[in-house]
Amino acid sequence: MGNTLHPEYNPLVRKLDSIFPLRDDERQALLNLPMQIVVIKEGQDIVRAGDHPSRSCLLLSGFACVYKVTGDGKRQIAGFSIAGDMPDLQSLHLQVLDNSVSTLTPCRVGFIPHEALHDICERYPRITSAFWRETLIDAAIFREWVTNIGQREAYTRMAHVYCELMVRLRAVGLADDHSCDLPITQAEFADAIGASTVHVNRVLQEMRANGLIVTKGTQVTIPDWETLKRAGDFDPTYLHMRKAQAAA
Amino acid sequence: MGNTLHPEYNPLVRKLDSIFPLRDDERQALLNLPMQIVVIKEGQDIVRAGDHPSRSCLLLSGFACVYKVTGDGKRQIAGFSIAGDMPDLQSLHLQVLDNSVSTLTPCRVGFIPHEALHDICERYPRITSAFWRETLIDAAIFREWVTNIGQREAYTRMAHVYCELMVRLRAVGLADDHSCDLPITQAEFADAIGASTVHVNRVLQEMRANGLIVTKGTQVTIPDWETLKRAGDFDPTYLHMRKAQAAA
DNA sequence: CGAAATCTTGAGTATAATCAAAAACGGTGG
DNA sequence: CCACCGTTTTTGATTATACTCAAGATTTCG
Repeated sequence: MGNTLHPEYNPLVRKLDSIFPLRDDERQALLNLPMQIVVIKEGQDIVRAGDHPSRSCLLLSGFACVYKVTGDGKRQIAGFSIAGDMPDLQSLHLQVLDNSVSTLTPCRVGFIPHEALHDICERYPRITSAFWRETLIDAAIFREWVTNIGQREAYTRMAHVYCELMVRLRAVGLADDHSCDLPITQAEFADAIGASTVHVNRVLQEMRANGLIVTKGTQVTIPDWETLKRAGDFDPTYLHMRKAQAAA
Repeated sequence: MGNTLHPEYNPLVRKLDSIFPLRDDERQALLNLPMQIVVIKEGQDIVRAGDHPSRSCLLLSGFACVYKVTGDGKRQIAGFSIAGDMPDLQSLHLQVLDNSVSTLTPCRVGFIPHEALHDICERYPRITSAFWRETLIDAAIFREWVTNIGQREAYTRMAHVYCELMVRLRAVGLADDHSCDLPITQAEFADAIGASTVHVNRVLQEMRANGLIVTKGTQVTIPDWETLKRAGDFDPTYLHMRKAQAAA
């Protein structure tokens, strides 16, 4: 009903709506936000550390990652972004970007001017809260990643990352209970969990041998969710979803 | 001029004011926020993961840490909190806490009801932005910690943490250019950088031998800031301070 | 089909963990 | 002021997890 202008907002509107239901006028205001839609091919930076953006991006489809590069050129992926995510929403209130965002697959990205975002926030306090909340969940995920990388061994870390991705993909309808398409390379996982590619490869072989995951190309199947959760020391609280979504 | 009610707010007001100058009415509204002040002794939880808080805390003095505990009981410190910080401000929009906050030294803590915070945000949009921004900087720090722990070796990690603490302590007047009081034990540093206590001890000895730091009790002196920065691969951009504060 | 990217394997090495115990420090009470 | 206690720091020896390097196999995609 009225999603005429930007049906593309669906992943975002659906996400915000699932947390606290939007009123019609709020939903409409979101759908009316101006958005420049761009297709970006795999392995390209969407934004770069050091930028002073005047717009934020909404990932409409594809996989992306938030990353930083150290002085000696090593890349740390600090988070994965999926449809409905706004990986650089923080630039709305922080002038300089302290991280880059890059595509892992071809992506459809919508750019929304900060001006329009400030405007909608001013008129709809509940939307301000919803956006703020999104950035707080991002922070909660970073906290969990600090813990994951700092305290768990590689095998557990890897299982944990699989759990997080499964839950988040399910929440936006990109995974069913048991499987999903996960076009992330072992080298990318390595940069995400702070391990070498070789080690990730060996860990994955062990996980397959233990029946935690089954892979066929980029398709991943989880034969037993509870076992994977236990192996990954995974508690979905930090994703701050509604119970129904986070459970499984 | 009117700081009669809660001069205790000074560390917070000063911080917010330093980012974008507050108008008198905004400053006054902040000073009028109701706040219950409590002294908490060392090693106590201020809030605990799983709580559903109805208030947020403002650290008035002392050192605290944000931490999580893994399934097998290991503690990861995800961040240090100093005077002026609100380490659980996220509970304003996230119902369940996904981390705990504990004191590292005796602390003076002010508890501010969420109701009052929502109220001031509703009336002063610029204060909403300022609080939101604070949580965005927290997130930026978590991102940097992910990178620090994931990609740097222990020696560099440790130097990096020293750099961050020095810059932040300087910003609130708790450090001069060269030294500060840093009552954090090696075991706590270990939980922060994801290393063992023994290894932290050896790294610190190496840092002392290399002249990066000089310690006398809890007093830390940095003989050569530029050298420490280089050793810690430290770029203060992620702290999103004004140039003047972040430089040094 | 062929080139490039990704995944896999093996061998040798390094960083850091663990365990255990001793030394130094800091605060307290006599 | 000193003796005592618990905490923190330090040391040594051993072990483990994970890295690096290098090459070969497999998959993907044009």
